[in-house]
This record gives sequence, C-alpha cells and structure tokens, in this order.
Amino acid sequence: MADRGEKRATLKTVAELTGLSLSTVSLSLRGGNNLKQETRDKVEAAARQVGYVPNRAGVRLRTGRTNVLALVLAADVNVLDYTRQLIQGIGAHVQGTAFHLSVIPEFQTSHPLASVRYILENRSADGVILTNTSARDPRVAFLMEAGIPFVSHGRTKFERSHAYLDFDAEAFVDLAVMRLIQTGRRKILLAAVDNGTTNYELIESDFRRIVADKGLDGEVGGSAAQLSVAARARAFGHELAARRDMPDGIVCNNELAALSIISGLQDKAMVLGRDYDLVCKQNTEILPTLYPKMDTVAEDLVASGARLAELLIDRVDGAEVAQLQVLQQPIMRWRST
Amino acid sequence: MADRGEKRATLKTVAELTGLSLSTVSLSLRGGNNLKQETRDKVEAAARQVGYVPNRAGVRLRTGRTNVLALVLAADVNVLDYTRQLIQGIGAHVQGTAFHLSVIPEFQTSHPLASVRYILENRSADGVILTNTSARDPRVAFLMEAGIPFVSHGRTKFERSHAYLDFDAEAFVDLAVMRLIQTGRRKILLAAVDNGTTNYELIESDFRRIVADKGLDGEVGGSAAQLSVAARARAFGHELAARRDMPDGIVCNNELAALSIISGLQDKAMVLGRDYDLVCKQNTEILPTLYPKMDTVAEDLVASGARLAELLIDRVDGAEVAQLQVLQQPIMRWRST
DNA sequence: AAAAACTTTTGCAACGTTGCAACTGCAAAC
DNA sequence: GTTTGCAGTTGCAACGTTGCAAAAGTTTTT
Repeated sequence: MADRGEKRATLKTVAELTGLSLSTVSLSLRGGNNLKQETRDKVEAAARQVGYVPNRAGVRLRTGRTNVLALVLAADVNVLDYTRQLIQGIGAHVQGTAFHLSVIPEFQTSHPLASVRYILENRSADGVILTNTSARDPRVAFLMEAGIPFVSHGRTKFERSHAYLDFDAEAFVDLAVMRLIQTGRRKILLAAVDNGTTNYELIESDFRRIVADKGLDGEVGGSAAQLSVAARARAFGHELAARRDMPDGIVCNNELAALSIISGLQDKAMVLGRDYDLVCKQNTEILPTLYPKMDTVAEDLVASGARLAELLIDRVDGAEVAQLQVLQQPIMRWRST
Repeated sequence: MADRGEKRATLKTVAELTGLSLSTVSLSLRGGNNLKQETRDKVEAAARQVGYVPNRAGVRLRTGRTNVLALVLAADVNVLDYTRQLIQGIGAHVQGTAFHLSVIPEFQTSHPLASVRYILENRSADGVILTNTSARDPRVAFLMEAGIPFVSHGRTKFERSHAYLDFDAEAFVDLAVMRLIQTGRRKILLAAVDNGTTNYELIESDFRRIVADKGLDGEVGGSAAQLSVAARARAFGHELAARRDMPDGIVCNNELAALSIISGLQDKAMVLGRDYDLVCKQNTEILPTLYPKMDTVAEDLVASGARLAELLIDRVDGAEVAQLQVLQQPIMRWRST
C-alpha cells in the first residue's frame, strides 16, 4: 500500500552522501575499529541524517542471523495472566536490543514437535524460549539435537544440560508448608494441578520430603482432571469438607484451582483462616483482592520473562549453558501475623 | 550453533534436480499457470523430495513482503487473560498461512507512537493489529498516514474509516441493563473501568441513553483510579454499601473490578443476588467459578483474535476497509432464572 | 513451406547486506 | 632510492528470491 514517496535509506545512500565505499560504510556502522575516527564520525553523521536503519532482510540473507527470538506458547493452557506477564518481561528486555519477539502458538491438539520443527524448517529465529516444560520434553530434545539455541521455562530431567529458568519449586513448597506449620496447621494437603511440567513433579516430590521430615500428616490429593476444571475443583472442596479428617492446611500451585477449592469449602461452611489455611502460588492480584489476609507465595513472571530473554540472548551469543541456569526465587507474601 | 551437516534446499537445488531453470522452478512453485502440468508436477515432486521451504529473507529482500503480522500489545495493562486469548485466536488463524506473528510490546511509560514508528522504520511487518484503541488514537492516525495496513481492536472516531473489530458495547450494555430490569432492579450503577478506550466511551454513552429511555434511576460511578486498583475498588464497594440510596443493579466491564466491588459490598453484609445484582463483561471463568449463579455477558476473545487476523490478512491483500469492520457480539450467560 | 500466433521456458538483474582478499598511500627501515 | 610495513579503504562475490524481456518450441494459418 502507498509508500510515502521517498525511498528509504540504504548503505548505498550513506555511501554516496559521504563519498565512501559501501564496504567502508558497512564496516564503520558496525563499529569497524581500524577505520579513522574522522571517517567513522562522517558515516555516523550521514547515517543519522538520512535516517538509515539496516534492512533486516538484507542482513538476514547475508549472515543467516534473523534477530528474532521465538516464544513457544501453549496458547490453550491457562495459567492466569502468565502469557501477558511473560511477554511483558521479554518485551522489556528485548526493547533496545536488535531482537524482535515472535510468538509461535502451540495447541494441545497439535503435534508436540510442530512448533520447533516449524522454527527449524523456516530458520525463523536465532533462539527459542520454551514454556510448559516437561521432564523429558521432546521439544528440548529436538532443539538440542538441531543445535538451535534455546532456554526453557522449566527444568527437564535430561542428562545433557541446557539453559533454563525455573521457579524454585522446593523453595516454594518449603515456604508454604512452614507457613502453615507456623499458623498451627498439621494436616497438610497438597492440591496442586499436575500440568505435566517438571515443576509440578518437583513440587510433589519436595512436598513428600518435607512432610516426612517434619513428621506432618501430609497428603497429595486432587487429580489434574479434578483441579483444572472449576466446577470439579469446587466439588473437590465439597468432598474435602465432608471428610472427618479434613486437612487444615492446603498448598496449591494454581490460583484458579485455589479459588474453586475455597469456594467449595465455603459452600460447606468451612471458613478460610478459621477452619483451615491455604497457601497458593500467586501470579495475579486476585487472591489478595478477594482474601486480603491470605498468605501467598508469589512468582514474579515479569522478571522471569526478562531473565529468559537475557539468558537466551547470551546463549545465542555463545555463552555456555552451565552459566545459564537460573532458579527464580519465590516471594513471600505473608499478610496476617 | 552447529548446523546439522547438509545445506538446506534452495530453488537452485530443485532446479538442478529437475534440470529446469531457476525461474521456471520459482514460477512453478508459486503456481505459475502457464506452465505445462507435467513440469509443475515434476517441480512439485522434486521440491517435496528435498524438503524445499522458501527462504523468507530471500523473499522479503526481493519482494519487500515480510509475511509478518505485528501485534501491538499494551504489555502492562491487565485485562485478565486478554493477551493469551487474543494470541490463541490469532495463532490459530495464522497457522497454515505464510504469516508469522510478531509481538511489539508497548508500555505506559513509552512514547505512544514508539511501537508503530518502530514498525515503519524497520518495515518489520506487512500489517499491524492494534489493541487498546482510543477515540483519537495517534497510532491509528500514524498508520493511516504511513499507509501501513492495520486493523484495530476497538473503534476510533476518526473521519477516515479503517479496518476494525470491536466488542459491541451497545449490545453489551443493553443486555446487561435489560437483565437487571428483568430481575427487578431499577437503581442501576455503571461501574466501568475507563481505560481510555473508545469502547469505554461507548459503554458510558449507551448506558446513559438506555437509562433515560427506560426511565431508570441510572448513575455512572467510580473513576478509573478507583476501579483499577483492587484495594480502592473494594473501598468503593464499602462506600456504596454505606449509601442510603445504594444501587441495586451494577453493570461492570472488568472482572477484577467486579470482584473487588463485590468483596467490598460483602464486607458490609451486602449480598449479591439478594441486595443487588451485578452483570459483568466476562472474559475468563473466574466469575462463574466464584458465583455460579451470576449472570454475565461474555466476550469471546479467542474468536476476536482469529477474526482480527483474518481481517488484517484480507487488508494486506488489498480488501477495502469498508468490508473490514466487525462488531463482535456479546454472548449472554444467564445462569439463574 | 513459410509466416504468424501462441505456449512454455529461460537469462539476467536487482533487492541490501557483509566478509575477504586486495589495493592505495605513506612513513619507516634498509 | 628501493623495500618493507602498516593503517585505512575498496571491489567483488555471494546469500535466495522474483519480475521482466526475450528466447525457444509448438501449433495454426496462409
């Protein structure tokens, strides 16, 4: 559609304006350090004057570098506000670099490798951010095999190590359980949504460990099928309330599930903070909005996004994976005393 | 990083394999219709055999076409789950086309035109999807001026028309108010978050209209500052409850605000469904999760995303803007009877 | 049997960039 | 006064694609 008159400036424009050769201009603009300072200044000035911006297609064709980071998103998996916060973080970091952010949506119905295959086929990114990472995630295996730089949000259990950022599940569970103990609870239920991620596995195994360590009456309850659908999670709350040995402390990894369970318990006259306490991983302001006195453990997804982008760019620039493994620390939000 | 051996196939590979010229192969692969069927089959077969995928940089350099759609996202504005659903919709539609989805995050602190200027400077997309559109949105003006195809999620009030998809504010307000009337409510409050969008303006003006038409006791209350922060919205609920003439029907456009107001009213012993009713625009499952009997009016953001992508691609392909204006219809979710 | 008309295929140049090998000056060394 | 060395600059080719004008091949018309 209508291109506003004047052609855009290329290296050639700048070369003609300065009387230098294409090569010199190109070199200079990329900081060629055996050029005369005078020359560099001249090029710099001319480039600014004509508003030169490198043509990405030209660069990409010549160098193979796309200057694109691909974010592989499970578009139909809903952890409230996950997508927005992650993108906010990545976006904030990517801003000011040469990189663009490209989103490759993934669907539960599509082939697990569809997204990464697509990226490889089209050579459409210099690096990939994977979300929803599972213990033996085939996408991770694929990317390692293909030699495409990537960082996963979530650890795996592969021998070969790779760049990742993961929420510190152990720290989260420890904080949550200790908090419940502190408020006098001893019959602790882990009602966490098993979304197939390594992070869930770690939460569960650490829960079992700490419960044993502290000699608590611990229990892992609620299947994914139960907890990931609001109505069923609410029914699960009803079940809990009906039990003679109802747990008095609940640890949850998902806000929507927590809300449903609380509502279910409330339906049966079980009051949060009186009959039981619940500590949930917090990603939004919903929980504190509804229950201002509730304790939560927050995951800073904006920070995670920014860090993921940073790790990936380092990786693209050749950093060693051993240096690119981060555990994102949970943030205590104890409201009451 | 390590390129798995074999070079990737290009047109040249296919040309050599078939014994045809580059031009013929190129033409054929793009459906050149004055080629012999036999030739086309041969090319087709060879291309498949070597796994030919067009090099995007090559195409882009030659034709100027990027095959990228840019989604401009207000990354720090939080309408729960908006980002994910929109991306899911866009992604689902874009899947199977030649287009990629690129996300340009926008921040409240950044210059309003930063995102669109960036897109123009880098020629980084064939078309743009704008979100959070305001009545005289400078980004819309900019894109029209620059002649870049775009579609806005939300109408504007510019003379010159452009492609858009907007939630039908009038239909939403009508449905909500009529429902409240039907449940016997007459003192109606519009407590909608003024996020600066045209959509908010339309909601407000239509509310005033219908309230006058029906001879209701209507009121517009709650500033953006009050309603967009959970604690303040809750306090707003307290204020409402303290009034002698407390409204008995509330219309809300934002789930988080609705939750906070309900909580605030609840703090003061005002019970939803007994002392008052509330109808909210619904984008997630939170409201029905917490209040299964609550009436809502749903906005299907996944469908909106898909439609936005469709409109934009049509626009890029030269369709007239007059054909590309859509009002997304609200979906009634009357739970009780 | 040659000319005309049509169908099918091709060579070439260009899009904007960068890396390399080679070139130009010019001062220092012999 | 020639050679060597070095800093600074340049020409060329290539990355993969497509559009155009022209060539080659085939059929129809005269």
